[in-house]
Amino acid sequence: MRTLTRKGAATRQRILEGAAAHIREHGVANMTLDDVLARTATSKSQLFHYFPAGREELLLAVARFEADRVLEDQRPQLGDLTSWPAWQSWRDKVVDRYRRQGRLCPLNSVMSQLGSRTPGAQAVVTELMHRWQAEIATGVRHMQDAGEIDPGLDPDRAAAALLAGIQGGVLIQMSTGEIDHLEAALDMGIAHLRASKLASP
Amino acid sequence: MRTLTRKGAATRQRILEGAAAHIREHGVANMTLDDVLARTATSKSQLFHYFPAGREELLLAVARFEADRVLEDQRPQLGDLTSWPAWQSWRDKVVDRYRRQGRLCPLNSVMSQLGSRTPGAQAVVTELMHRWQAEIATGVRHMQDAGEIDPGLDPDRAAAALLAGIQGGVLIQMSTGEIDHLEAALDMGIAHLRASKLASP
DNA sequence: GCTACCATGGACTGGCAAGTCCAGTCCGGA
DNA sequence: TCCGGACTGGACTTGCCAGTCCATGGTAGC
Repeated sequence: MRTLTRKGAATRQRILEGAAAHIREHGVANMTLDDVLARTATSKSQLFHYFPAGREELLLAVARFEADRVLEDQRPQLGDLTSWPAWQSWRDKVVDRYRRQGRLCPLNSVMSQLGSRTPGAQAVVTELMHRWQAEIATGVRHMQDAGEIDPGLDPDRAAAALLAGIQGGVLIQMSTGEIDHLEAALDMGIAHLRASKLASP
Repeated sequence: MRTLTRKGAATRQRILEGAAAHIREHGVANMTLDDVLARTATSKSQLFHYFPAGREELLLAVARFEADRVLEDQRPQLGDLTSWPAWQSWRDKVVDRYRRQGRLCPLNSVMSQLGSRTPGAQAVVTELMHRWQAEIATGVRHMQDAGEIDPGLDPDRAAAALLAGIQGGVLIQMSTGEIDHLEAALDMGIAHLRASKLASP
């Protein structure tokens, strides 16, 4: 796969997106390679041509693909947490994204299938979490500079807590179908940041 | 399976715990029925005798088993959130439990394997979440009665947020190995409850 | 101690799905 | 135009693993 013609790259992409779509609809456990082939009008030799290590490599590629989407879907709000209304609008976007996504989280399901034996899969998620947390922390620092958040607060730790709340809220939504926890976690996290200013000066 | 002799019940239990242990060590995807049989010194006919619907029924039983453990492992602290030191001690117990458990969460992996197509599996998790949240909410109410938390705060919503933080913290620990997020989420949640009193009276 | 039913061992089957192979086609550069 | 390598189709192999079956051994109640 050293050189890819345009046509080859397109085929590879079609397989990748087909697999991602199938997983989003049916979950990873219900995905066979043949499903992907049927959906993308490709053949087994093509799949193994572009993903020589087979299923596992394909799944890893899907994980990367979905991980990228996660942050992209929060743009531009995530990169612009510079006022309380901006935070609120980001909060709404996150809730909306996951409400829409429904009960199947491709990333989570791919992860639990690849499991901990695949170092690559862990790296993908770890990097996603770090990037996400870093962006939130940047937002916290902005607000500290603007005097809207207690400067004594550790931005990374606050971002970590907020991120955990989001992840948990999404996870609970996935298993129970209720979105309340995600909303509560975000609201409480943001409220805590806002309240910190009142308590400190 | 209407009547079970003592011996039969013991065998059933051995199979159940063996499966749970194997899943905790290797994950659900790497569990075959034969693995369980080998580990528990039983035979296939026994497994299907006690779990007629086979793998799926066994997995569901494991899910129930693990769901019960989750709350039991937090006793007695979870049922006694009546002072700030008690909250702290509960917080420590939760962190410790998941630090010990390491990177494989049996419940999460069983869930993502059974997926959303099994209503039973969802019911197990949903009930666990509700019970967990209810116990935290009871703790919040205690503290409100004691005048330690703003009475205007909605206990259920606060509990939901805290629970989301825990779930997310655990999830992140599972994928990245870092326990910081869980700690940060718990600490922030509790700090928020404590701070509410100062802001209100 | 007899009898009905529970408990057990382990061989067997059937199907599914990952991965292999080879024959053939298309494309791009010289 | 021609050649090498990328691309494609699909049949085939292989191994695994859930689930079935039946014969036999144990046990509890009468």
